[in-house]
Amino acid sequence: MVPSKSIERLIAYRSLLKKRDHEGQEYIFSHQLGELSGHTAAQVRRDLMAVGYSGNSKNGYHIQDLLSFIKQLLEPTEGISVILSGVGNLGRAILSYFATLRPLFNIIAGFDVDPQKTDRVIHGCRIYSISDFSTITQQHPSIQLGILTVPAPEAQAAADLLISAGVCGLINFSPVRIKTPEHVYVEHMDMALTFEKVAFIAREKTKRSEL
Amino acid sequence: MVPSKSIERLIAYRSLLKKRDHEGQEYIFSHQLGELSGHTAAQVRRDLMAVGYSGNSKNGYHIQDLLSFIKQLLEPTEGISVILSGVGNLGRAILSYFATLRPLFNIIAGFDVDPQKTDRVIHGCRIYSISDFSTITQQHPSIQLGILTVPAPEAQAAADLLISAGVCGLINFSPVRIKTPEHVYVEHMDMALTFEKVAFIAREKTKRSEL
DNA sequence: TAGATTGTTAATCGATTAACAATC
DNA sequence: TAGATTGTTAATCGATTAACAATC
Repeated sequence: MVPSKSIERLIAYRSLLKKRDHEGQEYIFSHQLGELSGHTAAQVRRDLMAVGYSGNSKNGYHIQDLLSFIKQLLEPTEGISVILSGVGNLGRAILSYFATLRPLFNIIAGFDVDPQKTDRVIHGCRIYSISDFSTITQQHPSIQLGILTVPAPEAQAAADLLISAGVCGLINFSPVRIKTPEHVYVEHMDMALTFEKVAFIAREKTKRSEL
Repeated sequence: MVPSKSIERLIAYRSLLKKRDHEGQEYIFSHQLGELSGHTAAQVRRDLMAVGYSGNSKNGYHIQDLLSFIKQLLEPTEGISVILSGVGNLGRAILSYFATLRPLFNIIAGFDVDPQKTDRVIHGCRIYSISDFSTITQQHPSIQLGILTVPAPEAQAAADLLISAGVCGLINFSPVRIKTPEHVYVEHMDMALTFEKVAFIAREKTKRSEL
C-alpha cells in the first residue's frame, strides 16, 4: 500500500512536472524535483520507488513519461463523483471550486435542509432537499466522495446519510469527530482548529526568536 | 516545545471537555477522553504531560481546571488578529466563518485587487484595495495570521505582502508552495489535493476489501 | 488494603534521511 | 574511464503505544 504522505507528494510532483513539461524541459533529476517540492532527493526517489517507477542514472526521470505514470496511478478514467451536504457559505464556495476541477471531479448534487437553498442551481450544481436524498442518489450508482459542510450538530446524521449513498471517502469540514464504518475513509478539515494551531505555533516561534 | 500534533489534539480535547462540563460532569479519566477523541489513553496522558498538566489517580482530571489550563495555554488574552488576501468565493466563505469565531479571532481586513470587490463590508469585514495595504496594516501594530485565498499565480506575491505586514503564521489555500523566511510558519490547505488524496485512499480501500 | 489510574520510561512503529553499490 | 545519479538498504528520527512503579 502506498503511504498517504507519498500520495500527497505525488500529487504535488504531478503539478510541478506539468509546469516543467510546458516549459519544454524533457528530463528531471530527483534533486531538482526535491528542490521544487521542498523535499529531499531521497524522499522523491523513495516515493517513486513506492509506486514502482524507474528513471535512469544518465538523465534522471523522463518528465512526460513520469507524468503519465502518475496520472495513470492517481486519476481514475471516469472521474470522481462527489456529493455535498450543507449549502451554507462554505458549501457554496466549495461548489464554485469544483466547477474548476472538472473533468477530474464531477459534482453530482448538493443537499440542504433549508427550502430557501434547495431547488436551485449554484455554480452549475443542482441543490436538492435532503428529503429527496435517496431518490437522487439512487440515480447515480457510484458516488465516491462526500463533502460535509453542515453545522456541527447535524454532522453525524449527514455523514450517515452520505455513507448510505455509498461514498467510501468523506471530507468533514465540521468541527466534530464523526464515527464511520471501517470501509469509509474520513479526512477532517477543521478550519478553526487549523487556524488556532497555526496561531499557536507562530506565537511560540516568535517568542523563541525573541529570546 | 509542544509537538504540533499534541496541539491539534489539545484543541480537540478542549471542545470535548467543554461539552462534558456543560453536561455537569466534574472529572474525566484519560481513557474516557481518549475514547471521545479517538485516541489512546496513553496518548491523552502524554499530551497532558507535554504541557505540564497533572491529574490524580483517584478521580482522573478535574474538567474545569483542565479546561482553564488548556485555554490559558492556547488562547492569547487579546485574541488573534487576522488579515485575508483574496476575496473570491472561498475568501468570502472564510470571512463569514470568522464572524462565528469571535472573540478568539479578530479579522482586521480583507484585500483584493478587483475594484468590484473592494470598499465594501463582507460579513462584517471591510475589504480594501491591495494598493492601500501598507496604509491599513500600519494602523494595526500586531497582526499574527494571514489567510491566502488568492489564485495560484498571485500566491507568492500576496504571501510576501502579508509577511511584510508582520504576520508570523500563514494559511495558504492556493495549490502552490510558497517560499517564506525562517520565522514564518506556513500551513498548506490545498483542498483539491486533499480531495484527490481522499479519493485515492478510498478507492484503494474499496479495491482491497473486494479481494 | 485492594483496585484503578496517573506520570513516565522503555519498546514499538512508521516515516525520513543517509549511505552506497549498481548503472549510465 | 571518471563523475553523477539511481534504486535500495541501513541508520536515524519522531511519534505512538505498552508497561509499570508510584499514587490515590
